[in-house]
Amino acid sequence: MPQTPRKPAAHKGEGHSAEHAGLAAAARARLATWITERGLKSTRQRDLIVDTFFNSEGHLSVDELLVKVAARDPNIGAATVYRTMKILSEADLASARHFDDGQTRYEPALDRHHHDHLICTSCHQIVEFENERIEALQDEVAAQHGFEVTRHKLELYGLCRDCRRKR
Amino acid sequence: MPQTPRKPAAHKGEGHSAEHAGLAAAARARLATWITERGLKSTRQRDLIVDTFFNSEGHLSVDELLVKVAARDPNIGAATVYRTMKILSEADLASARHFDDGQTRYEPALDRHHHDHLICTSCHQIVEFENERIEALQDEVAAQHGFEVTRHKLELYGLCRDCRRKR
DNA sequence: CCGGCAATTGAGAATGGTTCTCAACTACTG
DNA sequence: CAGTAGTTGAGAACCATTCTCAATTGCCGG
Repeated sequence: MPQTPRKPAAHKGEGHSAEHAGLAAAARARLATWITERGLKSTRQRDLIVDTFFNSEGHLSVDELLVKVAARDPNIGAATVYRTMKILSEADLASARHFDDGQTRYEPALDRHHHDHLICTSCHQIVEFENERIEALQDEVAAQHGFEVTRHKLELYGLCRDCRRKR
Repeated sequence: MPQTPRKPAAHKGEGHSAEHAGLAAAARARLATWITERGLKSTRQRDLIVDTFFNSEGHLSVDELLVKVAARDPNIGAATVYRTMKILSEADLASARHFDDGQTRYEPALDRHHHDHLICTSCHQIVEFENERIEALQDEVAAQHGFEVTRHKLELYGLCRDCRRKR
């Protein structure tokens, strides 16, 4: 079992494409609504974190995000990033993933389909996929056991094409 | 090979059935081989932990296991339990699972098929299942992306029959 | 535009799970 | 039976995450 308990390798992905600008704006708008609905307040820090998050891509851990955020405002503390990401995932704007590296990674969830992950155990590349036949079978299996599934997690670990070639 | 435990074991299970005695013995034997093969030593503590583990059932966290172990020998330290479980999983005698509760749970892996989990989000009951059609589809999807899968993780979270009825 | 109050923030302390350190101990080998 | 290398237990160290608390800051009513 190739379990790496130490620091995981960096996940690639920087991104500032055009689509992201819109995404970030939409997310901020939705967050604003969600926030005022429950008597919370909107703050400069929160906006900056959310904006940074939606202008990145990939599956960010909190401290990867913190680094990017700190580049824009070095005074923002880690606790605030944690708190903000928690709000974001409660608002269904981000979803938290727990891969096998011991930290929580977040990915934008705005208007996205559910999807699962293929993870290279060598280079830590993460590929997303969705397969409705698998989902259907899952519901079927669950039903056989009397369960009603609300969410699920499917992760496939292995070697990607490149890493296989290198061996 | 057709060792399919239908037991809906909540992860608190206690268990000393006859089958377990054999399991524990077999596991100890296999561990002994594995251990001497790589110049390690067999110790009283290790044996006790392994024995306790295979005489329990369900998905034990390290400190649940520690409690049981301490009942037999209060001098055994947590570190030793961690170390032993790591050895066990390296030897493929136990497999580590990371559910969403932030701790590692181990389950016996001796002569067991790979299987996945249905987890009740209300009562935390865990049901195991296997489905070769899902596995086949997984390999298919992975292949489409150039991956070769070595292991995977599939967890379905939802409400079990009982908990659904209670609502 | 102001004041008040509750939400928020940042820093550091606290937590919880897990691993590491190290001196004492012990299983095997010769 | 002694030498040596793996093992152990206790506690420190670690790491990700959460909590605490005093200071700050949105926001609402006036």
